[in-house]
Amino acid sequence: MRFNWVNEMAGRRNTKQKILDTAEALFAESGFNETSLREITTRAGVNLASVNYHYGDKRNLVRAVLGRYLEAFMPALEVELQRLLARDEIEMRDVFLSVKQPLLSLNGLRANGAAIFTQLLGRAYSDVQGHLRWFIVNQYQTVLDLFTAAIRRANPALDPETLFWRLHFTLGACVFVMASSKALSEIAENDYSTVTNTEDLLDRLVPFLAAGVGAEVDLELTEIHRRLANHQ
Amino acid sequence: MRFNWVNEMAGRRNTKQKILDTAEALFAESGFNETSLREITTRAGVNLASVNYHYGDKRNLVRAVLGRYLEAFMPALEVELQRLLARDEIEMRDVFLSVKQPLLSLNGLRANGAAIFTQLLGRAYSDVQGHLRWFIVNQYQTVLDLFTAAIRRANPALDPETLFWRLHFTLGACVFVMASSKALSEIAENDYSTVTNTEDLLDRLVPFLAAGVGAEVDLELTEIHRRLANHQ
DNA sequence: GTCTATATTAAGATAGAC
DNA sequence: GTCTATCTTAATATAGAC
Repeated sequence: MRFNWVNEMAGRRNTKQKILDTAEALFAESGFNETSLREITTRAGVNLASVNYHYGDKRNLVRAVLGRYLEAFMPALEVELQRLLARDEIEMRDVFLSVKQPLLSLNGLRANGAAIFTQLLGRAYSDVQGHLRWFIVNQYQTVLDLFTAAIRRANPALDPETLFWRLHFTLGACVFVMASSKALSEIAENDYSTVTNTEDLLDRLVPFLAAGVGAEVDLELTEIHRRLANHQ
Repeated sequence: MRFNWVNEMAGRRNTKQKILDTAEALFAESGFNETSLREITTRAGVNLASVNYHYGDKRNLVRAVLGRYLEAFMPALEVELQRLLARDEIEMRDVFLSVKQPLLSLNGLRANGAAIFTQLLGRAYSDVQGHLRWFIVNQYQTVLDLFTAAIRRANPALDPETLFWRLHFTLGACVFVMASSKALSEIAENDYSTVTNTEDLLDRLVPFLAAGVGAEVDLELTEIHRRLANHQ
């Protein structure tokens, strides 16, 4: 008699699920490399060997954790961007506000989901093994293209190279601040007596990023250096 | 007969120096935790045990590597900031330009020094052990205070809390982009056929950060949330 | 699918001869 | 100060009984 499907249908978390949920929390807390399979399995209350049984190896587990978030985030972002691009005029601020809602919706998926996802994203980008970054860019190229299209509509004066760099500045600011959000929120709470949740943080980020990405391109300095370099 | 001082005077790198230089390069390449003492000693051509002999333990070695950069960077930054603060009017852009030169000067200290230092700084901030962050803030509080003073002179409308967050956005953008500068520069070179060195990168960062930090404070959104939260 | 037990590898650190 | 040799710990991963 097979009862396995009953367990899955009834939502009772099986071993595979427990591993995924626990790994996600621990990865977000300490990073991929700093989290051992032992910690994961201990906290999940499952056997050490089950990770390898269900996911093959650790790298595969990491992909599974990140993938679950991307599947929720990217389609939601795509909807927002399509709606935005249907407009006649696009303000830079609205482009970043389009990211805010899909990101916040991850908090519905799981407690603290937005922060966890961003931290995973940051680690994916900067971690030793570059395979995660490749995985994301290739899987969601179309959504990323929509995003840059919206930015360029908001500020057509941006040349592609400037845009390239500014979007990476943006990514850096987001990743860093979300990764440190817990520690930073505590400091802010001590010093300014104001509670800062994810939404407050994003509302602070939006004007900063919109101003930064939308800033007039200053060719004074860079052009001078470039010409000097070309004459060498 | 003592010849040790001859070695040191003549600039012949002794074991302790070799370890420091090699560790610095490897830390920047792969991070603190990802770099083993075995890698360091092998590449430096010294014995494994010598790390513990000269530096006690690994954590101490990390501090020594970062400390050498801070000693060069912080006083230079202080000079620039003092000069800036002597002016009547301060533009936001000039505050960030004040950081540019001290940072670039690290390239004179060692090839690629600016990028290495920033990467170390980023890792110091986000690494598991929070001891490095504490070390920096306490040791160089005065310089950091000068920096925030300059920012506030450039935009007196900034409330302390907004400034706090925006400076962390700034730090995130810098750290991330410098840490990924090698990979990103290669992509940019492929796609836009332009070489990007450290100075170009900083010249691109300055307008972005100046606009972001200097942006008008938007209390619309945050205030609404705050009030809602307070009424709960 | 899950368990115990173990193989394998690699890390940081130290003892003690030279 | 430097070396060899070794200790201790902890990681990923697998074999094989149940």
